Formats: sequence, structure tokens, C-alpha cells
Amino acid sequence: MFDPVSSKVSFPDLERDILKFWEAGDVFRKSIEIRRGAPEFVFYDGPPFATGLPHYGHLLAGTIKDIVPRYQTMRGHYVERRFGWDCHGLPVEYEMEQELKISGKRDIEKLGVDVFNEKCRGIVLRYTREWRQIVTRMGRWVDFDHDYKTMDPAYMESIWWVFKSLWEKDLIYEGHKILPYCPRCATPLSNFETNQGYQDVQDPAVTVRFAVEGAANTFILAWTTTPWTLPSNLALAVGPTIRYVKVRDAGQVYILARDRLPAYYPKNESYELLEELDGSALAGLRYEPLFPYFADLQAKGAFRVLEADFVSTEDGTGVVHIAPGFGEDDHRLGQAAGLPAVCPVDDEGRFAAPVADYLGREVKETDSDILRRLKEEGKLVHRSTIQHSYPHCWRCDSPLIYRAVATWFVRVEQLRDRLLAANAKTHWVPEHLRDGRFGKWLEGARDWAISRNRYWGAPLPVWRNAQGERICIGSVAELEKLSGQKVADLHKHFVDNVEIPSAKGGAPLRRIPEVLDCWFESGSMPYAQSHYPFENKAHFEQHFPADFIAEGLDQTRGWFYTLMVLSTALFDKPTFRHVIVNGMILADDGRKMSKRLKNYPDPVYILDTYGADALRLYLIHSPVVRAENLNFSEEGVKHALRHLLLPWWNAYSFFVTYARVDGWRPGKGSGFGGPGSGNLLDNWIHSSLERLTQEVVAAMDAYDLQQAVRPFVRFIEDLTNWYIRRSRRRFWKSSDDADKARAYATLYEVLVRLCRIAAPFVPFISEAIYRNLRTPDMPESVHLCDFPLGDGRARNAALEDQMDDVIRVVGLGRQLRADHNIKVRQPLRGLHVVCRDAARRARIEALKDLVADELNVREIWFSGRESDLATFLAKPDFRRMGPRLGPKVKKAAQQIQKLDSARIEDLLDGKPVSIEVDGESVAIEAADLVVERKPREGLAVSSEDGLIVALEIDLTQELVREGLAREFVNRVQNLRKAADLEVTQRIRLSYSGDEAVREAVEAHGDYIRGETLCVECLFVGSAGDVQDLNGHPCGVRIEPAKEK
RNA sequence: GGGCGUGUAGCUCAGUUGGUUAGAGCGCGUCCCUGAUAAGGACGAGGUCACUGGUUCGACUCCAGUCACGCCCA
Repeated sequence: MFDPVSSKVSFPDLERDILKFWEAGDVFRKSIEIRRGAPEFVFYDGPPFATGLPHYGHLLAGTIKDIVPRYQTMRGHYVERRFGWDCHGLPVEYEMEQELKISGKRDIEKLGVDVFNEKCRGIVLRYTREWRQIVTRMGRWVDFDHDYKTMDPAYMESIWWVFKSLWEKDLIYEGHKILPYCPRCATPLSNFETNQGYQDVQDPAVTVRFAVEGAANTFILAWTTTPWTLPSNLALAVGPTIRYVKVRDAGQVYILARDRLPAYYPKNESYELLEELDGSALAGLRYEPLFPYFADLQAKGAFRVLEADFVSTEDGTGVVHIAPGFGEDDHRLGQAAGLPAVCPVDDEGRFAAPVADYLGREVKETDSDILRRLKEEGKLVHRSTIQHSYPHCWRCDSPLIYRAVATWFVRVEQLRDRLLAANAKTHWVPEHLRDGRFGKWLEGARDWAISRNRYWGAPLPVWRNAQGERICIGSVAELEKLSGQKVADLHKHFVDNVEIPSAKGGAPLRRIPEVLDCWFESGSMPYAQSHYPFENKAHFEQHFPADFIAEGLDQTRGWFYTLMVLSTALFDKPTFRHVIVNGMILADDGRKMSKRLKNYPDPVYILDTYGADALRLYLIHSPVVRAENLNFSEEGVKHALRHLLLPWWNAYSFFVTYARVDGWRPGKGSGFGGPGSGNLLDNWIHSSLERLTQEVVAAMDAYDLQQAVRPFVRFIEDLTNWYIRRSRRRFWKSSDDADKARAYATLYEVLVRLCRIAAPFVPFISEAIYRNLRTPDMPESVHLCDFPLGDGRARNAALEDQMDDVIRVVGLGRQLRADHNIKVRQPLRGLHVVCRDAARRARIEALKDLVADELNVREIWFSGRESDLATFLAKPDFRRMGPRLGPKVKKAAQQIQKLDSARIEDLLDGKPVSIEVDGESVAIEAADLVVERKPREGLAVSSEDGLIVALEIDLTQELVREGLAREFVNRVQNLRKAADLEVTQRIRLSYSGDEAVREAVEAHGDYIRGETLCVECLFVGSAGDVQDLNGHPCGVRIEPAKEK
């Protein structure tokens, strides 16, 4: 016997019970174990930082990462799911700095890198318990006990292996990168930090002149806001398509962009225009160095005019001063021109050799001295100040400088074609990302800067000495062997103390100070989580690449990219075959979710109020699983609950209620009957379930979660608002035991199978229902079942069409009742159903009783004579006639619309009709037209899609009396419900009313007693509150009867 | 400035290979139904399918451009 089920259920409570069951029964582990030896489905989990608590984005990604593995498990695969943690990197260091109330490299080094790093180690995992709790509460099955952490020694050793593999393939080099740099903190800043510190400041804006070689008194004008970079000038840049002018002014010739003339000559008359030319014509001009420090670089091609596409004429002179050591564009241009990135500035932001005149002075402070000198030398043309937004250090407020910083790179540019080839083998949801955003990013990929001048991260395994000896280390054993020291931990504060004796008798080799970008670490996850290649070699080879990963759109330049770069560099393979990319979750108002603004509900509140299943369903049903944004709305969660989960639950509760009443239990003979056997409704819901199965499988196999969830809406609708609604009496007071058994068996099978289909999406409710419905020979959890693959033979499209027609007829009938203001409780004499297609008509007729019952009519008459009830209007079927008639289709349409009803009926009867178009005769047949039925005026007639329905709305005395009886039953049932009586409880009733009421009740006494389980029905003077029964007063009182 | 995406009812979103009356849910109004339902049904109001141009007999759909928003890059 099934456990009783309340229709009033608290899903959050239910979910907590299921969590306990999973935990106690170790069900997650079992779900994996039972698939051991089966083909594997490989999933990689991207590691989150655990420095904060999970937000909706994590919950969403977690849900996707749960649904697909659950589905694949049920499809018979062995699916390992290991959680991972991203432990290293700046976010952790910041948090630690704040906690220690220190700031910057010097403070850290003063404190001691060992102390600092160990403190970082201590806080990295501080929220993991909360993460585990909330991830588990969401219903996600993932292995936290065998998680991977990027700070584990084994993980870090694999990173070294990755690094050394790239090193050996000559994919690593040391170069320079222009970074925002804080002179006071003596550290480069990340983009993220830089963006925090923009301030409006005043800076000098100066125009200087560069003397062109070989042309007396001719100067190129260039403009800059950082005079201190002028000593390091190595080139000038012009835009190749920008127009430049040569003007004569007081005996000197100046070159600048035409569009900038008004800025320098506002009065327009004090110069003489000599020549106008494209920037490309200036390229190659040589000029004299402004300062002597790097004059010798002239031999290497310095001090020339170069073309560059980044030059604009928005400010300055349209000529850009190029100092390759101090600007990103400058650096790239310099590199292309073979110029060195000279950077005569030390770590503290002070001038260094060879800038002898300003040696040891902070660069920004020298601006005025430099300008004074330029003025004295006649090289300064114009001087003003500019107010602009300039980055400052978020810690110490000093203005940042951009300067070259020694950085290690991966040669991604060289890998580009191979990256694109690997990417071509992947499948993205949504598809456009593969060749769009991600593909374009790969096409434009630059070399990847992988080193950071920081502390808490995997150290770059490079040792070297001043004599130029360099060794890249790829394993702990290698380091121990070369150094002769034991190495217990690979963090900076351990390995920096390890020296490697020089093989050539030079100084001992020491490690370079940098640590790796944490993206390099997470990108190494496929190898490092298994400690490949030091362990698990075979295991790794079977688990690479992944079948599936899922992360947010922000990972396009993050994890997706670094995974792909490393797997391509190492193995020339993509890292994953399928990837689902989710969009951002925003607040209700379309703005970012903000803790400060509190513009979104706490996830815990949502889980406690509506449950995880409702949240999962809401998220997955939305376009956010296709990388589009979602404005999170509590209403949406509620909606998922009310329209999907509750109706489903109530269908189940209905079933259990009556199964308990009847003592029904699933036996050997349960399950669906064969196709075509038994009740049409049963066969129909079976077919609908097949359709659901097929659609879900197709969508899931395409990794389209939104499409996978959508068919449930339709199915739940079919099940509750048609199948159960129309089958109710079969459970309740069927006199046909075989039919009743059939109904139970069908609904049971539907509910059990629905659990299996829904299990990956809503794991809790499907488990709860399954647990109550299962028989002892079935697995203890729905998640240990196989996913139903469907049986194409059970699908019956003809039957689905048939039921569609029936539902349509009922809809038309209801519409007519509404139009004529006749409630459904009022029985009517009959309904005419007219359909020209005899076969279709017959199929509706097969369900005549159902229609009659639903519409409360005594009789239904079927006919094919449409013209009795309607006239015809026709339009061309453009899909057919368009291609045939081409430009003439419009005129034909006019002719066709003029066809009278009789001609159209001839066509429908198969008689050929032709029309004249431009003097040409065009033969048309019925299939060329779209025919509409227009109900004749004055009749209760309605029509849709070839079906015409007419209602007999005249009431006889007898019908009125029966209507009253039904109203009476309705009042009694309301009282039963209000009294919360068991459905099987018998009652005694007494009533009062006028003569019409009494006649009706007496005439239909048997019916009333049968419907209301009433054993005694007494007419009394007064009984309860007087209610209105179609205009007649009536009072009713009930009490439970003792006898059963 | 560049790349990618999005723009359909008050709100959230569907919309098949181009076919002439663009749909659903929520919300609103009217009516109905209810012994599974926290519900459900019918009808109604509400649309220049962002805009402009093009291709076509025919464009929400294809093409070009513009605008707005989002994300990423600069």
C-alpha cells in the first residue's frame, strides 16, 4: 500500500528528507558504482575561488553540471564528478592583505613570504563548508571527498610538468609586458586593481618638435602628457591614412595632422600651408634624437617615423611619441620595428642608467626639469595642462606609471592555427560561440603572459644564474636530484631556498621570483587533478579530453581559453567535446546583483521557500542556459512551482488517494497495455509520454537543456488537465472493474516513468514520488534507474491528432456556452459536430461519450453537411500557389477571395474550378486553398480548422430540473469539501427550498445520492444558509453518517 | 573604437526550411468550472516584430546600414 500523500506539501521539507535519504543510503556513490565498467562519460569541473560564498551564477552552473552527468549516468555511463578548488592568486592575497591590514609587496616581504603564504593557505578553504552545504542543498551530486585543490603538492607538480613540456617545445619565453606599475609599492597592478583607482587629475600636456634629418628647419610635432618618457623616445608614429600638412610658421616648417591645425592655429592666418600628404608618405623619415642617452640606437633603426593604426587625431598633433618601454602600443610597434624596449627606470620608479642627468630621481618629479631643458634647447613648442582620468594605486594613491616589466610568455600566436583546428572539433551551446566570440578570440590571440610578481601561487620552475645558465624543472624528483635537497612543498617560500649547483662551475642557480598566473593553474586541471603523468597515466588517457564542461560566458577568455591553449600545446587536442555556456544572472531590474543594494533575494531564502527543484527548473527553463542574460525573478521560481511541480504532485496525490481507497497496488499485469488495446485515453497519454521521452532525449543529446525542459510543460498540461480530468470517474465510481484497473495501471506507469524522465532536472520531487510508488523489485532510488529511451511503437500520431480534434470540439462547445451565457452545469439537449472529412468525423465520434460528458449534453449528432451551418471563405495557400504562380499570385488571391460559398464547396467536393488571371485560366483544387468556415448568423455555431460545432440551447422543463439537481450536488460537494470529509465518507443531508428545488431533488434523488455519497436526503423547513440555485432559494446541511 | 550577442504584448519569453490573421505564461477585465489541484477553462483588451533601406509574388524570418542594451577586448 502506498503511503498517504497530502496535496498540501512543503517542497523544502520534502527535499530535506530526500537529502537525508541520499546521505543515509549513500545513493550518489551507488549511482556511480552500479555503472562501473560501463562506457565513461567524462566531466571536468571548473574550480571556483572559495574566498566568498556561492551566488546564483554558481548555483546555475552547478545545476547544469548536475543535470548532464545525472542524465548520462541514467543513460548507462560511468560519470566521475570531482569538485575542484581554485586556491591561488590575487583574490586570496588581497583578502589576506586586508585581514592583516598590510598592503603591497614591501609589507609582505617585511612580514615574510613564508608567513604570508601560510596565512593564505589557512584562509583559502574557509568557506568550503558553506559551499558544500549549499551545493548539496541544490541537489547537486558531486564528489567533495575526492576534490582537487590547485595548491596540493601533486597538483602543483603536474603544473610544473605542463610548464616544462611547453618549455621543451620552445613555447615559453621571457619578454616584457607593459603593465600599470606603482612606484611606491614597487609592484605591477592587475587590470582589476587598476580599474579601481581612476581619478581626475591635471597633467602637463606638451608639444615638442623633432628635427627632421636632411631637411633644414623642418620639424615634426608630437604631443605627450608624460614628459618623463621623452628621454626614452625611440620613434614617432603616424596614421597611414591620416592627412598631414607641412606649414611654414616664422621661418620654421612644421609637420602635423591637418585636422589638428585649428588646435594650434586658432586664428588660422599665422601660418602658410606648404603641402598636404598622407601619413604613409611620412613613414621612414629620420629625425634627431631629443636626448642623447639612446642615440646609439639610431644604428638599430631608432628615430624614424613609423606607421601605426592606433594613431588618432582626437588630441595632440596626430603624431605619437613612441617610447617602447612605457606604453603598450609603443611596445608592440617597437617590437615590430625591431626596437628594444628601453626602460631606464628602476623598481622604485627612479631614473636609472643611462639617463645620467636625472639618475635616482622619481620620474614624475622630473617633468618640469625636463620641460625646462627642452625649452632652453628650443625643442618645446607648446605647453599646457590637461585634466583627464588617470589610474592611481588603490592602496597608496600614487599615480601609476606604465612600464615594461619582465614577464614570461606562452607563444600562443604560434599555436593559433592548431588552436583553431582543435576548436573546430568542439560543440558549443549556444553554437555561435564556437566560431564567434571564442573563435574570434583565438584568431586574434596574443602571447599569453603567465608570470606574476606575486607570492601565493605555483612558482615558475625556472632556475638560473648570472652566467646565463638556465634549467627548467619538471618534477619534484628532478629538483631534488639536481639540488641534492629534499623538497616537501612547492610553494615559493620553500623552493626559493633551493639552489642548484652550476654544472659549469658558475654561481649556484636560483629560482626566478615569479609565480604563475592562476589561470595557468586551472587550465592545467585535466592533468593536474590526476597528478598526471606521475600517477594515473592510464586513467588520464581514458579521461581526456572531457565529454562535457559547463561554465559562464565570462570564461571565454578565462578557463575555456586556458584549457584549450594548454591541451593544444601539449596534445594537439581540444580539452572538451561539448560545452554549455551560461549567461549572467542579473537582478530583477536588469542591473548587477549587488549585496549593497540588496536588489535580489537571498538564495537560501529561495531554497527555504520554494525548494531547489523549483529554482533549478526556473533557471534551466530560461535562456540563461544559452548564454543570454537572465533577470532573476522570484515570481519565476514561484511560477515553476505552481505550474509544473504542484500539478504534477497533485496528479500523484490524486492517484495515491484513490489507489489507497481501492487497495490497488501494482502487480505483474500493470504497465501499459499493448498499442491499440483498452481505453483511448490511456493509449493517448501513453503516446504523449512517448513524445515527451523522445523530445527530452533528443534535446539532452544535443545539450540543449532549455529545449529539454520545455516539453514537460505540455505533458503536465495533458496529464492533469485532460487525462486525469477526463479519467476521474473511472477511478472514483467506475462500475467496470477492468477499465478501472486499466486506468490505475496506466496512471501508475505514467507517474513512475515521468519520475525517471524528470529525475535529472528535478531530482528531489521525482525521488519522493518514485520512492512511494516503487515496488520492492525496483531500485531504491530513481537515480539508480535507467533513463527511458522510449518505444517508438507506443507513439501514436493518429491518436494524438484524434485527441487534438476532440479537445478542439470541446473548446468550441465551451466557447458557445460562454457566448450564450449557459453554464456547464446546465445540461443541454445536444451538440452537432460537422466535419466534411468522414474519417476524421468517425474518430471524433469514437470519443463521443467523453465529449458529451465534458460538455454536459445528452446527445451528439455527427454530420458532413457543412453548408447547413456555415458558409465558406477561401484564401490561397500561398505556400503552394506562391511558387507556382509567382508574381501572379496576388491577382489570383483576389479572384479566390471572391469565390462564393457554393463554388468553394464544389472545390471541396473535388470538382475542378478554374479562375482567370491576366487572361490566363488557372485550374485550382481544394489543396490550393485555405478554407474558412463562417458560422451562419443566428445559430449557436462555432468553427475552427475544418470543424463546425453547433449547440442546441433550448431548455425544456426537464433540462431545467436536471440543471437544478446538478447545482444542488455542487452545493453539497462544496460542503463536503469545506468539512474536510474523507472522499469515502457517507453523509446524511437535509435541505430546504421552493417547489422547483424539491421537485428537482426528488426527481434526481438517485443521482444525488450517488454523487454525494448520501444515505439520507430529507426535505425540511430550513437547513443551513439559504443559497441561490439558478434563482431558487435552497438551504443544505450535511453531517457524516455512521454507516460506511 | 573593435568583436560577439540581444532587441517580438505592460512584464518574462516562444516563433520550424521566408507563405499573407505573430503565439504562450504572468498581470488586467468579464464569465465559467471545481471532491486531485496552492488550481483550472473560455473570452476580451494589449504588437509600426527596435529603425531605415534592399532582395522577393510574399520578410518577424534573408542581406546591408542605423540605433539601444549586455558581455568581452582596446
